[in-house]
Amino acid sequence: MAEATVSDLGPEEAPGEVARLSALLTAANAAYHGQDAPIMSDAEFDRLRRRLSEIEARYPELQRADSASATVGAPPAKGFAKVAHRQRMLSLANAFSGDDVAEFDRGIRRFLGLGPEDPLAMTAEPKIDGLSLSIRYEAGHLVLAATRGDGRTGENVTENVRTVADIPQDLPGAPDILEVRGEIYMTHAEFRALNQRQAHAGQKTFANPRNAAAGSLRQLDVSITAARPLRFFAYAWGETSGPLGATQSETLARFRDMGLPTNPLTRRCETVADMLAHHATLAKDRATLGYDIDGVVYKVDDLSLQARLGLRSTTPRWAIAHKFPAEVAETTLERIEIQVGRTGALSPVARLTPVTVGGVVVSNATLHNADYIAGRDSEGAPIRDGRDIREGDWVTVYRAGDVIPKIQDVDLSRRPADARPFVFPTHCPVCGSEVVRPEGEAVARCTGELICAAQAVERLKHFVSRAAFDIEGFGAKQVEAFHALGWIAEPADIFTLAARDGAGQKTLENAAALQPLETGVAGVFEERRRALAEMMPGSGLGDTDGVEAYLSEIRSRGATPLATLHGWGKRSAENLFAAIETRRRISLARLIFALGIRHVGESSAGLLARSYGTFAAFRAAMEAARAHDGPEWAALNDIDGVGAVMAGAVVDFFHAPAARAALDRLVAHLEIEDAEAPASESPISGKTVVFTGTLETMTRAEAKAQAEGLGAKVSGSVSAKTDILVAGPGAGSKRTKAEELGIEVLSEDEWRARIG
DNA sequence: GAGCCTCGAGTTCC
DNA sequence: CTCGAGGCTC
Repeated sequence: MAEATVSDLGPEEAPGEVARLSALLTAANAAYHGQDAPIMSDAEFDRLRRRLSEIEARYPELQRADSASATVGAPPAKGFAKVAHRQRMLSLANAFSGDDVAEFDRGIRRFLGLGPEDPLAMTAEPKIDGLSLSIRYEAGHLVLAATRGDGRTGENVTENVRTVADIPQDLPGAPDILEVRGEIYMTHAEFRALNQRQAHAGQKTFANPRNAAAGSLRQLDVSITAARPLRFFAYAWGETSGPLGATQSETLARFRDMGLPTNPLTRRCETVADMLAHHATLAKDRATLGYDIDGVVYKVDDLSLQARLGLRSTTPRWAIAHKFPAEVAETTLERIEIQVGRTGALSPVARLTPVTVGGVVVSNATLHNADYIAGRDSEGAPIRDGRDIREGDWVTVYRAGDVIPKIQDVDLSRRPADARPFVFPTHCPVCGSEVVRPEGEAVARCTGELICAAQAVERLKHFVSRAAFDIEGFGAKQVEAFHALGWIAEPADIFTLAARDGAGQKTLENAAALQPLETGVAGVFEERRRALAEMMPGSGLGDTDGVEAYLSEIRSRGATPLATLHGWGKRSAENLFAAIETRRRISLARLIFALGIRHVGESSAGLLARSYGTFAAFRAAMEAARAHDGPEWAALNDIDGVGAVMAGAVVDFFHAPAARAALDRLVAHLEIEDAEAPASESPISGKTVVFTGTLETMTRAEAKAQAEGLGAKVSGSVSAKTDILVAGPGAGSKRTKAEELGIEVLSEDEWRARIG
């Protein structure tokens, strides 16, 4: 971006430039004072600050009381700093029945190549219903504590955690580096006492002990946390500089010796029957434990086996949570509404008469799709014995996994006489386009992807979401409001927001892509109306004219558009623009994910990014590719994990004129980072490896997981792109083909020698 | 072609 | 968290 010298800046450009510089400086300041890496050099920072001062000197009317030229240097006062976890904090897979647990045991044996009679000990411990926490000790001293966050990045709550009596400040005998993981919770007695104190003091009470614990830990005022009765159990670990034992149980014993609280109801089990027996005992004693548990966690005890089993994308293979049956409640289903997602999927949602389920008030529940409402599964087999769901019905509700409300059943004896089967819409309730449901698929979709406001809004929400551009302060509510106001129609508009705001929100180039506020569709735009109502009280909501009138009235008093909104001021507007500014630099993987191509989620986006390396290479290949034909198509399909459906979706995206134009507009604002090459130290990183024949010292799944951990790509078939073929006994045509192509063929022993 | 395993997409409430 | 569908293995 070329910068005009200050003396050349006309009164037209100055406001936009002030906004841009303020945003940059605020962002740099936040990055400097937060945990993030600095985003610009000190010299560049000083240069930009001087430039802002010069413009302000020239156009004094643009100077703001809280101008970044004066205030930067002060630390930002809001929220907790972010902390990247050195090792991801994972969640657990779930089991709901003894059969699921037996299947977990079988799956592990299969992966490890163990027989049904081989010993395989597991630990079984109560699953505490609290919030997970990571505590880092260096040289035996507590140096950092962080919440789980999204598993990759959490919040720095060190000072709060220091006030928790259960958690030692010092761990004598700990290795030099030890990251302890566990659960923060509150006992029933202390929860009740706290709520009484809160009520007496006229403060809000908490719905359940878990919320109380979470709310207490995340207090900006540490003295409040200190006054709250928080407790802790250690049950896992992240980075360590030395081993603490050969097994899970030994490690927990070491924790106990060091002074960390561990749960006394943890047992070592030799068989699945032992595990289920302990589950039954804990289920029976659940009410008398004095704190909430929501199941039992089983872990493979032997740490060397844990290491061999490794991790799936979000859960370890060596652990599972066996949940207790969920609590249910009865209520009436008032209405069935249809939501439209970013891919156009029409999802029915039940609006319920609010009811308490497991300590939380539930008023919505997902109904999945038309078949689910009609009482059939995707194969046409009856669910709920074929009972359908109707508006007006009495239903039992539970929270699947204690989180997502679902309808368990319908009470036909209380069905109103006038209740009629739900009729699934044939046209999109938002844009009126035709709805199609492909043969054999469960989901019905709106076909108006180019005109549907609901799809556009959902795509924008996806774009700013955590795994995509992750723009702080730019969530669903902001997207709803800004889109309804006509400020953003597509991702590129986000990056021109600051300049347009400074210049009075000039019309978008692509304003045709925006639609007026919907007024006639009951419920569908509820969320949007709520977002607007909060930001513009008394604006005569629900119609575009009312919003416009409200804004122009406030603008006439001199505020910039964003700062006119309720709850927004100059400062918060600048913070938002600063957050947007920091995300102009984006990784290729996040960009690909953010595009919202069907079938391309976070994981596949990473795969594509690593395979093509640069945006230019990726785009060129996709534009050159022809469906089911040619070298580019073959290369795309050769990526392990990419099949014809995903490949087709990606190629289609890069051939759709509207998507390409929007992409051009977007990337003009971005600086795209090339994908990192896979771990370069290992001798096989970046190589494409194929396994064939019988593997003798490890299973195929294990070999694949291990090779990928070392940065290799594992493919199923031999091609010119294959680097290494690992051939066990019984290898046939693949070996012949590899030899023809002159590809290196290794025995399993040679392979193990190669990778160390 | 069947049967895993994994991922994507949709959803709730705080 | 769950369900459905895609992709891979056998």
